[in-house]
Amino acid sequence: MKSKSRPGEGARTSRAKAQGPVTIEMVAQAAGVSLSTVSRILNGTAVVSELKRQAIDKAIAELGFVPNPVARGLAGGRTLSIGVITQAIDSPFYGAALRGIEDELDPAGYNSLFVSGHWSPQAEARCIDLLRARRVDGIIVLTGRLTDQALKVCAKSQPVVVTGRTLKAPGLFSLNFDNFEGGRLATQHLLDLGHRRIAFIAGDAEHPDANERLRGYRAALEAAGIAVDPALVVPGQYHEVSGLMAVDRLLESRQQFTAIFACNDQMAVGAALGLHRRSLRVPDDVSLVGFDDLSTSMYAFPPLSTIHQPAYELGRLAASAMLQLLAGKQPVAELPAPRLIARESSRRLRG
Amino acid sequence: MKSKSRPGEGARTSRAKAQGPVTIEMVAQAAGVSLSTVSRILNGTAVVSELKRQAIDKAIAELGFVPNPVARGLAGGRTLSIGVITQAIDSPFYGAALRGIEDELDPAGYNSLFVSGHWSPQAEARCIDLLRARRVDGIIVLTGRLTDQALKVCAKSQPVVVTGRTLKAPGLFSLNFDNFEGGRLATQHLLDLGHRRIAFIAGDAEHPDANERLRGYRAALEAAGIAVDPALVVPGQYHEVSGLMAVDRLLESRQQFTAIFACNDQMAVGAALGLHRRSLRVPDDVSLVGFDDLSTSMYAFPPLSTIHQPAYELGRLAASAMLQLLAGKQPVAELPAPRLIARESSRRLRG
DNA sequence: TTGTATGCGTTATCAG
DNA sequence: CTGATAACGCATACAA
Repeated sequence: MKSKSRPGEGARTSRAKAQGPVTIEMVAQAAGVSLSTVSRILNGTAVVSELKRQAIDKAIAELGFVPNPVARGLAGGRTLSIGVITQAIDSPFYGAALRGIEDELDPAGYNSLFVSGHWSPQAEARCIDLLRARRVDGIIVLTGRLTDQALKVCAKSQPVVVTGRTLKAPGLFSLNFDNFEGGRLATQHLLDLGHRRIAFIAGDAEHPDANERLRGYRAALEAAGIAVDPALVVPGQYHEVSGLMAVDRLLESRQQFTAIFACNDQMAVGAALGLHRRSLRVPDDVSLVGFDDLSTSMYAFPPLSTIHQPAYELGRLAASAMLQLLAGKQPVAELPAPRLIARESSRRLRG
Repeated sequence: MKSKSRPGEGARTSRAKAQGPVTIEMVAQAAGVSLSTVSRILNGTAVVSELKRQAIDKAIAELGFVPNPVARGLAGGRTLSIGVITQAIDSPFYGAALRGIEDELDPAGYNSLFVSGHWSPQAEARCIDLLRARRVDGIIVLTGRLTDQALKVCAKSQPVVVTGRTLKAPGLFSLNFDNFEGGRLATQHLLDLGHRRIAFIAGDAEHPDANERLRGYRAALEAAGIAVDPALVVPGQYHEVSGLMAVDRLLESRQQFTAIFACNDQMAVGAALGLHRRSLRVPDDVSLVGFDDLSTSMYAFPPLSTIHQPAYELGRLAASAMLQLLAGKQPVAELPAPRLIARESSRRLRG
């Protein structure tokens, strides 16, 4: 056996004879102090003499003691775990946010429990119940489908951080992105390029984010003195195929348009394929703008013009806010303003 | 207040007067039986008379009792949670696998604890320690960087399911995908289309999957009587930008080639952009084949020819195997054979 | 079949 | 400052 300790084996030295895990009691015995003294230095609950502290540290190191979070959870009520609700763990957008949450929580000693709501309020309510049963110390809801009311109720039992809406309540912190401004920005970009007939591929009507983006689209058009043509607004469901279908629908209804603003990047990519299928070139025949700036969107063809949304940052900020809440402080955090990323899928209207 | 119970509130009725959570003891008292009898029917540990069972069921429903997993974990040693190690939670490929795991585990009452190894063996070892400290009932490792030896050691403490390698040990089940055959298939496809100068964008040399695919590439070439040209094999790191850089490298070294086989879809997409930047059209000037068949690859431009890898199924199978292991059975499961998905990024060599 | 008693590993509340 | 000791909520060996 090499002298280096093997991975996955913890810090326990080879001469540790313990069968089961090392307990506080064993540490106490080895250090010649009482069990509660060990617990205290572990939690920093009280001051202990330097002498004993060293003896204990030594014993901990030698035995390779590692506290049992389960027992801790039972006795202390804190599990050092945060529940995170998202609609689908494999969402390209929220994936980055989850990574942000993980990166922020890990150094603080917290673990995250990711659960998927599957776009259903019922499933989401189940998730909440599940997380509460697991005694998580807090819950982060990434753009859930739950009502504001339900969230407020939930916040009474444990801290809640929610993204995608603005909401004030005790123990509740919300982190919203200015989707309206983003929608306006995207539309204005196309307007600036000379486009006048701009189609809009919407998101689910139940989705507040999507509606805000639509509102931004309308506002930009109206500010430019252009009437919103309802025939140019087609529904979508935030995934690629719905973008493709939206384009089909647009083309079959024989609408005239020179640009498309898709409510998210996934639909934009689907739309690009749909246009290609109909022999329409992006951006030569139709300009295209998305929303989200997924990490892959710069590799789309053509590289997608879009509104940057800081998914990773969103996760970090949400987690950071949760940590603040847990510490009894009132979080202060704000998402950066929407920013247009002009790439190659949009160009000046020729003529 | 509406009569329907609010989400996130559990089944607890409004007349429950409990402050804190309902305990087994309270249920027992309400049903006029002993605490352990309740525990027994909860776990199906023993047979109980129909009469008491009904009384207990009633009490449970009325009080809205929900077992405390934390206490359960401490007392019984089972936490009903499975640790899942992946390299990055937001990986497009493993995201689907995570969803599969979640879908399979959830109905069985298990939760998953996702942790990221960040492509580092050290970090991965930390993950293992963390999961074991959390007393997970089992660990699923999605193509980890740990040594076989470390995994075997780990399997002594709790069941382990590992993907991306073939390994036999007690309490350990492995689920491998035939990457060699996949690599061979992809290359053969290009060969069949008449290509002779086929470049290969490799994955990390440390990555067994990537090496197998390379081996498949070589085997196909050799079987066709074509010498492998080392200059046509360029390194990559499995993400988009490395695909782009690989193409740059290839072009700058003025190699002649009519097709590229990229070791995964992400690099293929990057390569497509690289080619476009150099005014080379896919597939007219260069055919392109990827590997993985990410859900987005059919929306790439042009839709990507690739080797289908069942990520979601992989997750389900891994989780299912874990459930079997937990039940004391020897899992039997095998991944489907690699399958070529021919789309529009590859075409017959003209001339 | 059912109840009693003990323990799981910690935290927290007491006295000293 | 420190050490007993009682929870924490449940599972389980043991007794009835």
